[in-house]
Amino acid sequence: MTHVQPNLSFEKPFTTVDIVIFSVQDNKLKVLLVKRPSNASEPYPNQWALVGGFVDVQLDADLEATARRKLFEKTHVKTAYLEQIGSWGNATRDPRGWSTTHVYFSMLAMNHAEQLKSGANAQDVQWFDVVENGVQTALAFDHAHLLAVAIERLRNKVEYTSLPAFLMPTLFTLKELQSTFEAVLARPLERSAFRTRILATDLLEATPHFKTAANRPAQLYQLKSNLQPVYFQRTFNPIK
Amino acid sequence: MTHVQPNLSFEKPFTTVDIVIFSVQDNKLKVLLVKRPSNASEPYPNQWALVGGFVDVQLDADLEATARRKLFEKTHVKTAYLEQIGSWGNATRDPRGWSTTHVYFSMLAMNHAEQLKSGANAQDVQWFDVVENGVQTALAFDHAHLLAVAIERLRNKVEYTSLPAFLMPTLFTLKELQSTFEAVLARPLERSAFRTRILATDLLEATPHFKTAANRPAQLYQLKSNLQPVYFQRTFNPIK
DNA sequence: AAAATAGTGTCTCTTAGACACTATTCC
DNA sequence: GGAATAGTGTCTAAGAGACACTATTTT
Repeated sequence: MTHVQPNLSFEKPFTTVDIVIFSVQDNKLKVLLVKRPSNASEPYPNQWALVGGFVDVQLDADLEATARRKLFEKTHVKTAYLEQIGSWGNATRDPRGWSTTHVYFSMLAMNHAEQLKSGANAQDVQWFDVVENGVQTALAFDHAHLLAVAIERLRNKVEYTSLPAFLMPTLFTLKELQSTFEAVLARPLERSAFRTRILATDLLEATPHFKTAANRPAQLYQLKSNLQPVYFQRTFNPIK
Repeated sequence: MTHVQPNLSFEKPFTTVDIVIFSVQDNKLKVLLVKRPSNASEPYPNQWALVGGFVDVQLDADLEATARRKLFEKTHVKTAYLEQIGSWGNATRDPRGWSTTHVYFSMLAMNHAEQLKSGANAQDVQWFDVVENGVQTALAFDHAHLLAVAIERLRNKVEYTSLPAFLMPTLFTLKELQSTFEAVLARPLERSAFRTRILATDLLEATPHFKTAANRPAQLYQLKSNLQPVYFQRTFNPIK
């Protein structure tokens, strides 16, 4: 199909992508933030912000490509769970003009998150504790709001999916998985019900390995399929 | 805060908004589509498409304003349930260049949907039956895909929310509400369980009116709060 | 043996499904 | 009274919470 180049010379909004990168370390939910450049001609200089940036129509085939590019730039992680949580756009969120952002959230496995700590530009990229619905730092743009929505969405989804499994290292015990769920949800879960629920799904497989400590060793498990969460559905049941 | 106008002269994607407008008529799930202009310099002339268009940075304060503006232009409905389902963007979905769309879905109450039928530009705006995951017509752009996602999201959400209540006229019976749920889900539900579930929530209030027919009259109900769905949550319960 | 945590079993509670039974209207 | 659908009640099944009991390791 060929088309004449149309007269679409009206003003276009800026198009950006932001990624809320979650991880659990020391049983605490964390989010990765970057420091904005100190250049005073940039908005919000030196403030912390979500990982993100402009869509590059030359580089990026689609929005997810922008997200993965930004994710890789800051974390050097190529494959991670990535899910879009929505988009926002208005005239005032960016002082440079009408702008839109397509927001994703990502879950980094602990081992990947650990690597980062000792990585390069460590001052500019940092993990922040999630407290309630945000972090205890002012964020650039409307990022505090975007983060709050991401946290809410994450917690909501963890109620009925196996998402936190993506935060685990390769081998882990059921107790460790439960602790991760609890860190995300910010509330304790009942041990027996948790085990039953998780083991009833096709999510994990037991390995021949055990984690030893000053007590009975715990079975080590690993994820079965790698990047799709399991849904615990308890809704209307289909009629037989 | 003041900023110098930055050097952001790189190419920007087009920014559009599309709305998937649902309704249930004659116990069938319907979606509202519009016919693209016949002007051959426009992409997909004369094809059916979702309601939508470009963000107008002069007119629209935010993306939802664009959505409501487009919704009103085609339906003359000012208030309707409106929810964003995500955004899409890539280099190829629009032949005019890299474009993004922010997709919303909306639910029109039956009485509003009825009005439309006899409205103006009736040839250009039409209700289509939803069959499986789409309509039996080719759609412009990637709209068939967007529609499929919207239908899936709708069905998914109806499993654990009261969304179909927004499709009802002011007064309705429980049987009618159940039929609407069934139309959306495309499967039958059990009568007793449905009644128990709905009445257990704070969604409806009984009115003094009854719907009479050639049998026992049915109580007429109306929605309590107007634009927020009720969630039937059955997940991890909080520990006491 | 004591401490500590892993793992299991059992009872209860809640909610949905199945299905029968009662209620109320029109004809 | 018969037909038809509204509305209720009762039993069962499944899964989660509560919680105790057993199992296996280190010290």
